[in-house]
Amino acid sequence: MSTPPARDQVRMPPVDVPKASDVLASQLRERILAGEIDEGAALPPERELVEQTQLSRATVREALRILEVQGLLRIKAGRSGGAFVTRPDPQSVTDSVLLLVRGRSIRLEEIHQAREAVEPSCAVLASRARTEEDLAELDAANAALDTDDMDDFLQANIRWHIAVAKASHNQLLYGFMQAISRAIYSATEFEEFVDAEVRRTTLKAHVSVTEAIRDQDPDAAMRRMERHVHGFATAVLEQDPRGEIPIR
Amino acid sequence: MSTPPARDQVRMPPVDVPKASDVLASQLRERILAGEIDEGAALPPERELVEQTQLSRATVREALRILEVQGLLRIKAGRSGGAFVTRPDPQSVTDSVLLLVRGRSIRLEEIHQAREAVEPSCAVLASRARTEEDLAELDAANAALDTDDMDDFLQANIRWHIAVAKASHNQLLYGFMQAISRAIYSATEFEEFVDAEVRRTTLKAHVSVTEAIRDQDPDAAMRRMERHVHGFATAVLEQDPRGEIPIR
DNA sequence: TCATTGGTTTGGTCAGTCCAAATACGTGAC
DNA sequence: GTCACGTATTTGGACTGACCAAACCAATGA
Repeated sequence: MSTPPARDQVRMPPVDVPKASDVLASQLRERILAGEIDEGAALPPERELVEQTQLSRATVREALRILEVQGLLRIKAGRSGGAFVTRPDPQSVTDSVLLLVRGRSIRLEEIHQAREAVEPSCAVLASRARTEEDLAELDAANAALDTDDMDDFLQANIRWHIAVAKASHNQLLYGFMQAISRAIYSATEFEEFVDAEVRRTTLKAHVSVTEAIRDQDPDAAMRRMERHVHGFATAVLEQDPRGEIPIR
Repeated sequence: MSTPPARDQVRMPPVDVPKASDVLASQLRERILAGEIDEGAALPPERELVEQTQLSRATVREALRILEVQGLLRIKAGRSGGAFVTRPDPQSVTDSVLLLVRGRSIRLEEIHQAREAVEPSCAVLASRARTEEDLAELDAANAALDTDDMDDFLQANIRWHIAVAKASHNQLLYGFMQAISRAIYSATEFEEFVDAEVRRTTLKAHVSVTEAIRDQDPDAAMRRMERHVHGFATAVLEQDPRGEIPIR
């Protein structure tokens, strides 16, 4: 009896077989991000991609769908429709943050912490980079704040905060603040503590921060924004001393 | 001749026909986010969903794929495979931020601005909320920082910064900082200015911030982190005075 | 000239079939 | 008994081919 030949001479690392649609999606994604395809340009029709890639239409469609969800494509039906390249915008960041907040039951306190971290810096940057349009939008949001309707008030409130982030001309902070604002909005929607007094205080704070931004005074903008945001957070958390209620 | 009967008595608003896969995806998403389906639980097999929904398998698959991209499902093949519910994690925020950074050619300066806005606050929160494990990870990252290999150094660097964000126990800031760190990493990868001097300075700064976090000294943590981050940003932007180079 | 209408392109959906991965399970050797 | 091995089963992955519906375009006719 001879010993059997060794079977372990050749070792292979575990090979992972990626899904065809993922591969195609990745390739297209890279070409889009590399700027190889202009924004607004159309990809070839599905049936043509099928020919080129030698994949089935279902697979090609899945790949396109992935990129659409990621905000890299906008797909239109009908003649002269197709898959059009779009650059990702801050909205996609907003969406993923909102998913995280809802799915993980993020505590309201965490959202306020994030807001206190980000928003004063937004005010500083805004006071340096704001344009005339930015100021106009800030003023408009403040004007809309003077209302008796609860929901109108909250909408105008969020509008102003997002306008500040936009005026910072920093797209990362813009996307992030948008998400935070919306999350806070959906949490505050049904709080009754937003009475006339709170509204007056809010309007006053907004105006004073807006003025600091207009005067390009970063220090004042930061100080006032810090006070405003911290005050609001404290009020909300006092109202609901647990501060633990998850969003939704 | 009688006038023809009026044809414009009935006006209909433009009706939008949502895609079947989107509808199914939304329904499943709501049920998942509402906590109706436990994390880790499996959805019915595709073929069964086809029966229940009266849709085709392609449509069902597309819906599942959408939710997978959004980080709400993990799909495994094979027997006892299927679509398993997962709660979204900070990684999905990271991904979308990175897409935004790459797709929009965000300027390096913007990323540093965002970092200067967020990271000192992370240090403050970390100094309050840090656990023993957090401290151990911070120390480990600092230990790994003592290397001559450039890439190892940068990896350890990013590891420490992410550890600080994790120690803040704020998932929003954690996801955001992770994205910022990775973006900065991919931008710094090929900079040659990270010489021995820079490494020493970095290690020293990390250690001093770590100590403030260990001592639960929020003021010191913030001050030191501000100095460290601002110093790094200034050094990078001086190295490349334009500060305008987009990532990738 | 201009509203109408039919054709054409393109994505959306469907049905059925087969393939491949991953596990469960039965069977036989020890 | 138990462990290894081969096989059956379940489940997602992929393909084919077909038809539907939206949207535009162009020919047509009043």
